[in-house]
Amino acid sequence: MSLRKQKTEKKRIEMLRSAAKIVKEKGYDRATMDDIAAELLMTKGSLYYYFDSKEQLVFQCHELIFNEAITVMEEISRMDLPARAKIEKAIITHIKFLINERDMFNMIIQPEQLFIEENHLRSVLEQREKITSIIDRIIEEGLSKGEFSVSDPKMARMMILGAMNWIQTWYSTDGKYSEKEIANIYSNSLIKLLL
Amino acid sequence: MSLRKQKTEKKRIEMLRSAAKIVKEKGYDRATMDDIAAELLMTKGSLYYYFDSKEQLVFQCHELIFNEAITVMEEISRMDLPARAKIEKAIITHIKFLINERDMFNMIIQPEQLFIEENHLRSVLEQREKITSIIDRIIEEGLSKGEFSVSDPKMARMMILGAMNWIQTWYSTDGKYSEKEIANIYSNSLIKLLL
Amino acid sequence: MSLRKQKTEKKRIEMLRSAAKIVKEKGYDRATMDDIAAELLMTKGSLYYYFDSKEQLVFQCHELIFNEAITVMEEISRMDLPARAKIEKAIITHIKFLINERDMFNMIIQPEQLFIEENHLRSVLEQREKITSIIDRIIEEGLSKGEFSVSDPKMARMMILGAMNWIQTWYSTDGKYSEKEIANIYSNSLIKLLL
Amino acid sequence: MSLRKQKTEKKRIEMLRSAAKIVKEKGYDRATMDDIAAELLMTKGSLYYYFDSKEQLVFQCHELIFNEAITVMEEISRMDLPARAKIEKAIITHIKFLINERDMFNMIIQPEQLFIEENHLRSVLEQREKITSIIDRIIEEGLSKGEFSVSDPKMARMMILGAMNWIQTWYSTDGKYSEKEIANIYSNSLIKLLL
DNA sequence: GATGAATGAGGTTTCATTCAT
DNA sequence: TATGAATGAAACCTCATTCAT
Repeated sequence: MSLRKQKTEKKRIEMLRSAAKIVKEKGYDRATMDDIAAELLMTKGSLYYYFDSKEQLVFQCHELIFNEAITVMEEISRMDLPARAKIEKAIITHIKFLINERDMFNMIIQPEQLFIEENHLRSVLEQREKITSIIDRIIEEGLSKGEFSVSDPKMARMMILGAMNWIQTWYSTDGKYSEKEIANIYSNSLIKLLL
Repeated sequence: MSLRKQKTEKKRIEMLRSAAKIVKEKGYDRATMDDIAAELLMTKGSLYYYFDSKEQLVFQCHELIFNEAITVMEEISRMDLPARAKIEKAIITHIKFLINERDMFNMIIQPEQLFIEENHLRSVLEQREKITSIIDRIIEEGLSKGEFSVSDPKMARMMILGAMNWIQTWYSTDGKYSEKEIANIYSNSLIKLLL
Repeated sequence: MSLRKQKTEKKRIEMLRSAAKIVKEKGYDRATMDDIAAELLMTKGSLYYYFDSKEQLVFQCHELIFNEAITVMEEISRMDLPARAKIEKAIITHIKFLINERDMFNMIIQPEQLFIEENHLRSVLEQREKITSIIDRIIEEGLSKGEFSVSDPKMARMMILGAMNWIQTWYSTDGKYSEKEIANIYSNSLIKLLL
Repeated sequence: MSLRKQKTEKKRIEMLRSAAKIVKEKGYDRATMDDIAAELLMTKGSLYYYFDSKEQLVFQCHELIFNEAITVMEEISRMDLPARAKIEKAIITHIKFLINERDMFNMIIQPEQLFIEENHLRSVLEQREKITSIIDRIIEEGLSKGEFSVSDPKMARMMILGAMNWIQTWYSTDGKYSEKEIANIYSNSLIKLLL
């Protein structure tokens, strides 16, 4: 990639981060393009030089962070480890993402409400499905190896994901626990839902 | 209450339910007063005879359903039962509300984003805090009676609430499990987080 | 039709006339909804209470005036008269419309450029085709009766329509000739293209 | 002219042609500088190296083609021929221009709407007036020589010009008649308006 | 009680134009 | 010469809210 393009790409990502921050704070509909541009010390018009629409901007936010999360999750699922170790790693990783990238993660809880363009919605749902299926695979693995014992694996997965994703709604940097502590507490506890 | 007033109150609640349905479907900002009025076979103007503003309308939705939920939760917490039985009852009750009143429950995940009028926001946060504290009290009870064993009770409560509230994002009436089955599976599983 | 509806309809037509006037003056793209609203001593918002979009507003202008023109033309074509008398009447009528309703007539010379919604474009083209085919029918009639003698009837029709429609580009109320005089001169002259 | 200047001039004309094409297709307001640049495989910024503004670009389009048309028309009017032969030549020439340069010709039917800069508008109107007056002169010539007989020469000229200019609205390269055939049919027919 | 009509503030988007490189 | 980037003015459109009837 040329230097010019690298610089542009870096800028694009910077813009996505700012957008995610504002959208996280105000919600998609209340975050105006002016707000996002102001955060970037830019004008609205410039934003549109990089992104075709507000929806597309937010879509790219989602894509950016989920692609990374999916990559890490897939690596974990391919490791040569017991299922219990894998699921613990997965939980810790997911929570780390959730917290460190909480602006982007949180942005879109109900994508059906947000994305009007069909491609966007489909892509977002696919990315979410990928994360889900990686967790499912690890659980299945644990079951077949006799490490886990759970009557309804999908439901267990739902509980685990739900418990984790809820962190978004209460986490704050000045809370009692660090990100690492939360991750540990959650992985130690949630594993019980599989045993 | 006079007959007249009862009738008016019934109508008010009917309006709140319709509003909640639309807001659930489209999200607060995308649901227009026209949409809500159309669902009620009314005109926008008439809505304003009953409610001062859109925010107030949604606020009353929230109040209606949470007041009911809080009442039931308080009854449970006052029952003469082991803590384990109480927490199971609480989980089952919460999930029932969550599912049966999912339009209203779901509406407001991030109240800070939604309510501009201070009274509204404070009241909503108080109602949520009430539910939270009832759960906390039951857990404390179980700990002091030696029924539960958990190193961080607040975190356990967070996981339980998170797992439950996440149900909103995937539940559908034509899914595999009935509301009652989900409630049972969840209460049977989530109790493990306290033992 | 109820009194209320009649009043509304009258208002709608008044709005269409004002819109046509502004669009005639400035052209579709340069005429803003603000301009049109100002002409009506209204606000932009009110315009949108009556019309869904600028395109739809202009479309309805076109429809209104062409429907009337088509009706009159059809009446003429059904009269029991020699073809020559019919075509003269048609020319005079067309020119009267052209001049009296010149705002609306003129508005849209290239509908393909203007109408994005398919329905609109189709409908507009159909209306234009109707006028065209009425003229064609009268010419065919004159040919079969031996009144006219022309080697290429379609081309003759094109010339006649073109000569007439061009009036829009130069007519002004304070010109040398009245509308009636122009109509007479044109009908007397253009008939030569068919003899 | 130096070789360098010739090359530059050739490029300028090429750019004008591309601009005219796009403006013909989309209309002045809908044709963006980006569209025109894309047609030229350039960027918007580069266009501004050659032209000060969009209006100026389009103005130069108009000037280019009309200057040529006027030159030819003047040559015809100076020929030593009967008026009838002259007017036929003029009609054929005008139609040829109209069709071959239809992108440019068509661009501006209502120059008052388009040109804001006074110089531009004046110049355009002058050019049009030149064409008009050449036609008028030929008609006067025919009248004084007794070749033509027409009660209102200006009106006849309007009809002839209108009939011709209307060709723009329906001509297409895959139509029934070639450019030459159309020119002949029109000149044969329209002459009747002067006899 | 109910409603049709009106409004104005504010949002997204477009685009001619400018300019540093 | 050429261009990527930036800008700001202005356009279309939405919608909560108000109000006379």
